[in-house]
Amino acid sequence: MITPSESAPNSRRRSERSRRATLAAALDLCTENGYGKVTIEAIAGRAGVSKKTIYRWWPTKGAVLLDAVTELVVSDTPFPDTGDIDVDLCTHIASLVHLFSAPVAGPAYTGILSEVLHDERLARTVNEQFVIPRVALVYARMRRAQEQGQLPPDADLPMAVELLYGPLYYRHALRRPLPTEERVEAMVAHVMRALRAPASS
Amino acid sequence: MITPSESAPNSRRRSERSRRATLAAALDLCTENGYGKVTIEAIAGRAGVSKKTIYRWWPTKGAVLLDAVTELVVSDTPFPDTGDIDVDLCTHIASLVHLFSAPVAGPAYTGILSEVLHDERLARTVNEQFVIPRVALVYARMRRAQEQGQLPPDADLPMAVELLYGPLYYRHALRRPLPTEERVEAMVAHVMRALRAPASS
Amino acid sequence: MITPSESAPNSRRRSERSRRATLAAALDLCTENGYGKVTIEAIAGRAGVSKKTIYRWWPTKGAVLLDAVTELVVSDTPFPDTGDIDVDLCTHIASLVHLFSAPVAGPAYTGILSEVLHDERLARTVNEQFVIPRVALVYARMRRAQEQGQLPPDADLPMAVELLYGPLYYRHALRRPLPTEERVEAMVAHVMRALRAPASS
Amino acid sequence: MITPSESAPNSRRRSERSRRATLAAALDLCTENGYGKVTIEAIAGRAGVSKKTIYRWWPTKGAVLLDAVTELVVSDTPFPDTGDIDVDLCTHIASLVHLFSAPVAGPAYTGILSEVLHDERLARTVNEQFVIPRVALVYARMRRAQEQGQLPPDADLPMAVELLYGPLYYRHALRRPLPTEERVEAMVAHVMRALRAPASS
DNA sequence: TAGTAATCGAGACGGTACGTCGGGTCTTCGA
DNA sequence: TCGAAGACCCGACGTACCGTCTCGATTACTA
Repeated sequence: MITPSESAPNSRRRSERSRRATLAAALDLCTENGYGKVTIEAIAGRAGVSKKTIYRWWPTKGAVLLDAVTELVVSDTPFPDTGDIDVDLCTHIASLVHLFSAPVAGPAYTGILSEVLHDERLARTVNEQFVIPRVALVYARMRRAQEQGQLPPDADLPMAVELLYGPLYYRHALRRPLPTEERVEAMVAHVMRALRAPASS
Repeated sequence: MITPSESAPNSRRRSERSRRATLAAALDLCTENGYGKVTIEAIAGRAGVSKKTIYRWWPTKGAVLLDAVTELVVSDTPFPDTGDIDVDLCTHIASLVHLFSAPVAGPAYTGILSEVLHDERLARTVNEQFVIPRVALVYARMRRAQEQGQLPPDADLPMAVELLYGPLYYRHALRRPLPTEERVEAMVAHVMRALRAPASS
Repeated sequence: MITPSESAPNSRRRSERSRRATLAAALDLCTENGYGKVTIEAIAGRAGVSKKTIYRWWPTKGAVLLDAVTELVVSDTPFPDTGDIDVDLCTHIASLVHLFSAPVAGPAYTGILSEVLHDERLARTVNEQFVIPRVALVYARMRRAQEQGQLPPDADLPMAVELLYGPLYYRHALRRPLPTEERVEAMVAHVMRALRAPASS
Repeated sequence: MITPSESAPNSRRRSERSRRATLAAALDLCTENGYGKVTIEAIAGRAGVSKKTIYRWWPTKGAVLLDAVTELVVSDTPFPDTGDIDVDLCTHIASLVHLFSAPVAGPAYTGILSEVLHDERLARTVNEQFVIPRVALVYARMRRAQEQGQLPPDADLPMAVELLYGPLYYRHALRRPLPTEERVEAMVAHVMRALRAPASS
């Protein structure tokens, strides 16, 4: 979780009601009017919460939205294990596509990613809170596949992960249409093929 | 080029001096204080140019910076053709890494990408002016390699391009360290291996 | 007039419309809801003027109200000269009583005086812009009376002025009922008697 | 004493420690940083006392300060009786000058007077607790002088009091330098001269 | 070679949101 | 069970930029 830099407020006294209202308001505003209209002021107004309270618990509106999205998506991607690594990776990647294009989480995450580019702290939090856990699941699944002989023991797993996630962020960053399900399948197939192919030259 | 929406002031009366000063100021500000401190007001002040003048010729600070970056990077990536497609792709990708990490163009492009996420128009321009031309070069080079038999005739070239560009944008978007030269080579090798491997299942 | 401390804005470009609207709004608010509800924010809202514009031309709300009051009272106290100094002084003092108890200028001036107690700058301005000119008129009138033999040539005029103004500010400061017309006459008579009496012991 | 409006917590269980700490903190803050920095929050922080506790016993920071000042000045002006009314009045007025210019009580009383202008209740308390008692002493002393034939039997004593106190509040209200000892003497002499002079016209 | 019409600098303007501060109320927790 | 600690809602603060809008004062094309 993100906490502001100043002397920590006592979080046991935190009002759960305010917290929920804030996150909900942020998400609502983002969905209705787009990330640009998400404003600490607007969130406060909508949530019936004071600005001070928001600033007490989050450093930026990006952080608020990140928490909101996290809450939203929390454990909604239990990594599957059907026994077929290719299928499972497809499922996982598709869930990321889904995140980007979801009507409520999508715009929010897009806004967060925009802010990440000039907010070091938020970047760190996004990674720790969001990306790394997901990636860890992928690794775990891949390693299991390796043990079962579905992947060669010397396969460059980190490389695979980057090649799988990369195109999604690439398309998203440049506002290109996200890959369809078929395209995702092809991508995964492509990457896995390389993983399994013998190193050539 | 980006032009504002209002009735075009389109004229040759434009002051070249103002144009240059504006672009330079924008770039300087971005380099010195980061994209966050790039502001129409600040640009105007630094450039000794009226805000109105800026708004007359650009719709957004993102547009200003994009022009500045374009001017900076113009034709600095003549796509090489050494005869070895793998080597050439490495060179090309490395040049993109270089762009991201260049002390002046890097922060500027980062800022632009941040704005692209909530500025449809800017997104279009970035693609048309920046990305598509580069990608076109890659395609052209790849097709030539195909003709020369370095790549199988049924290779999925668009897939390859995305797999090559993707990880860079992925890392950049999440503020992770950009790949080293060796890593780039490995990436290219990986992607090409898949391209050349026979479709399995 | 009061001007803010920062680099002076070009006052030739000042919008007369904004100036008038601001002063009127300030006065209105003060009359309607009392000085406590006079707020830069409220003034701006009521006047249809941006806060920045107010801050550009005045340093505090006290300064705004002072200008408003000044404008209101400007030359509304042309010092009379009936030939009888006692009568003229009564008239003048009565006009000050009137100022304090006027429905619109009264609350405003009260608020200003409250702020004067912790705002050195405003204090200076109030004196220069308001008090000193009035006092100067009294002096001038008294000196004329002196020349005409209505007052002894060695009369302590500054003393007289303080004794005349003093009780008004005393009563006002402590929220006591302001002197009636008769009381003012008695006061003036009292002070003048001393002025004319031969120094005793 | 001032008590808050809500249902009196009236109890002997009041913590004397908190009371003293609050008053001391208020006075200290006022002395060190001026009345403007005296804040319930600041007092609470400095005194190690809860805001709630302050609100329980005082309605306003002005009330706190008034109590503090009262405690400070309590019976520090035992009205003298040297037998010479002029001298005694000088001494008394001088003590008021002293109050205004005292390093700790001065700023505090100034702050209180500032608040009196928009706080009816505080005004009443200041008068009852502070001004009226002092004025009563002056009256008493003057009446004694009258009986002893030092003042004419028909002298307008209330007038005299106002003329004596007035200039001090006048100067204080407008932030002008307070009268020196000599000036005070002259003032008293002036007022007494009128008191003793036969009514003229 | 003057007019004349646009751009230019400067910066004031109405706005919106910022992040902070203090007011006064209410809750929690430790002694 | 009281009071310190302090979280809460609220509203105002003074600042920063936004994008629009006059202003003269240069330009640089037209007539």
